[in-house]
Amino acid sequence: MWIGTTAQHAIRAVLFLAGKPPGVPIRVDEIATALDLRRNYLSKTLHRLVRTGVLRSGRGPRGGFQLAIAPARLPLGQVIGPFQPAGELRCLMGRSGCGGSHPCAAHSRWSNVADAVEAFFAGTTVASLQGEVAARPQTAPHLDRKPQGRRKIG
Amino acid sequence: MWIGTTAQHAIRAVLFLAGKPPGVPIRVDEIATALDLRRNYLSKTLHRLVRTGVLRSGRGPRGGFQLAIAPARLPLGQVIGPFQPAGELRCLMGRSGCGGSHPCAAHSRWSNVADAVEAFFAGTTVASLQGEVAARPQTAPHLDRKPQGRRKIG
DNA sequence: AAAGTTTATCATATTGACATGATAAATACT
DNA sequence: AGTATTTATCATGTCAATATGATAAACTTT
Repeated sequence: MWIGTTAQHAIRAVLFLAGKPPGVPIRVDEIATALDLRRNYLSKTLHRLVRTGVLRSGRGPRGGFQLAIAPARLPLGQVIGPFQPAGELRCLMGRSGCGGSHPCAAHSRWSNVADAVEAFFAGTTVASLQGEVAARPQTAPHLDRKPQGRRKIG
Repeated sequence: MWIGTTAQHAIRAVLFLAGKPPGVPIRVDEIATALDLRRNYLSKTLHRLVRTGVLRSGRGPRGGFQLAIAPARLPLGQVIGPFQPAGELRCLMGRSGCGGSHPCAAHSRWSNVADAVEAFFAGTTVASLQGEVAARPQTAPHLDRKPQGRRKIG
């Protein structure tokens, strides 16, 4: 998978929070229900975003989660950062010393792809995705999950 | 990780085999030694490539592995195909119905990246990578693995 | 046919991502 | 202070990828 499911949860939750008025904490129960995720696991995921400064949280009544960074200044890379495994992107073969004077066989070709990926995560802000959703007509949510033609790479 | 370690082994082994004269079976011991991998696990990996028609194998003395497809006609996607997990590339959020009339918020932007990735694996042949290696001066192999600056996405 | 070599497969172990449910800690309201 | 509410954390479980070592099966040579 290109990003882990936990990172996907993080993006979806942040997008959900970005759609709420700022300054109002949202409880994890509301987010979990809206995204169809389990409360405790999502709580753990969101807490990791708190630790990296993407979200703020509070306990008790009036508690909940909210964005700590303005959507326009929050790239997706910063959201998924804490959920990226140790694996590398820059070398297709996983050679840590790849590049510079010791490139692997695929280095120059793969670099273009790696650049595109990094540019996407660095340049795509939460705000820009909000724009995407708003620009589209609303569709029936129950149609979104029907299984159909899946594609693999290759 | 962008491709699994087993898929990386597969690419490296195929590249190694492509560097050998055609028609001569190479024993898994030789490949495992050259790539610094364990014999049994590599054997299992290579056997999966046999089942998908990328390699041919034979047992006993005179046995071993060899390419079943000419390097120029063998894209990397075909090599890593059997090792790709069920995860999807086309939707960043993992929404199976994403696309067409029901795009997710990131769909149009992520599609460009996904296209670049698919084009890479479909268009990069084993032969084209052989050219890459040959075009570079040989370097001391023991320098290739020294750990240094790792980059994550984001 | 017997011996030796090499791949194929079986049984099992390890690891990390993913996940659940119970409990603890903190906060707000009365 | 006490209680209800909500996040934080702990203990634990599941699963797939990764991996190891032993054994079986197939092939060549003698």
